[in-house]
Amino acid sequence: MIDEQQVAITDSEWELMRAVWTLKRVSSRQLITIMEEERQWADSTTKTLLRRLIKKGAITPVGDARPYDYVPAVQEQASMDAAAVRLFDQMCAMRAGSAVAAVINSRELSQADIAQLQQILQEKAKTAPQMVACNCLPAGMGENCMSEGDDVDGQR
Amino acid sequence: MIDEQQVAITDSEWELMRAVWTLKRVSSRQLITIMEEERQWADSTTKTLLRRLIKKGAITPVGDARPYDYVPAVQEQASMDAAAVRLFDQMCAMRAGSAVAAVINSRELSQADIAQLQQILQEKAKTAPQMVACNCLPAGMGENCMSEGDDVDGQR
DNA sequence: CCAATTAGTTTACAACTGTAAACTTAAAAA
DNA sequence: TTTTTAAGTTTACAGTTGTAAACTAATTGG
Repeated sequence: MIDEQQVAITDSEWELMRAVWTLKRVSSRQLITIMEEERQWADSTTKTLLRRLIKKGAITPVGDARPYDYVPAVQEQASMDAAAVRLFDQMCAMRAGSAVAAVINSRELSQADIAQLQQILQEKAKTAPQMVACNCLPAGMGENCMSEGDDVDGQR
Repeated sequence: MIDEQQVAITDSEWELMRAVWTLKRVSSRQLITIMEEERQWADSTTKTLLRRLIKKGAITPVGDARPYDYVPAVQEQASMDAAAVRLFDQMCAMRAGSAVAAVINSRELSQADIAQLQQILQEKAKTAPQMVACNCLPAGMGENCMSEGDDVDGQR
């Protein structure tokens, strides 16, 4: 199913999801153990989060007998991509490039990742504009968030 | 001041911030007008968000007479970078590369942005590992979220 | 100087989040 | 088959977020 994109996953839910994605099929017991060891969550906490994720359709219980197992109902990569794109969508378009740079700098990437990114960039360069317009204000109020000094107020 | 990084800005606050960052110094009146036109917010809504942002130190009121003006107390680029890095920090390290690719693909980047990214990647390639380890489970429970099929459960 | 008008401050309130206890089955052990 | 234990379901509860009304204190227009 591809209805996933809209499932909003919160910070703590994200933690649980990662375990489910990684194990592909887990019992609540395993999840409780993992989250206890990893975040010191009380078992009830894991149970609650598991329940919420099931309700919002991010996890599906499988099996017919009592100790059910749980499997992800949304893909990890797709969820990550959506979350990342969404974040960038709410920030100034003009500064996205630098933000991406910050992310890359903060992270370890494999040779393959780098190659893929270089590939994409090279392709993108062919049609890239000289400059990306700032989209921080409603049309008409044409201002640009990068004009001049990035001042940060008084106390300096 | 550089204590900024930790100021957590919520989704709607982000909208207001963008206007403040762009205008550099605004009156509440201008903000109210902008947010009304851009998000159909009631004036009280803008007032509340402005107040909350002041309280959490993201905006500073300036002036001594009554109609104060407001200026950002944290830098836009730094805030964006922090938000983006934070998001990636909570997702699987092994899949960050693809997520970055998704962001790049979803976005318009300027020639300069692309050049900068290529520069960074080239540098990073020199010491990049063959593979980035999955960090989704607590140490010891060594599993890797990318082993085999990215199945998405039943209903297909 | 008094009345309108604004700008700024409090209060409101439901939904969502993080965190967890309590309760109710169903399964396993005795 | 009775008791224990583990799995699943409800309820709880404070703090945050989105949204906004109400109230108070300055400003400004007469």
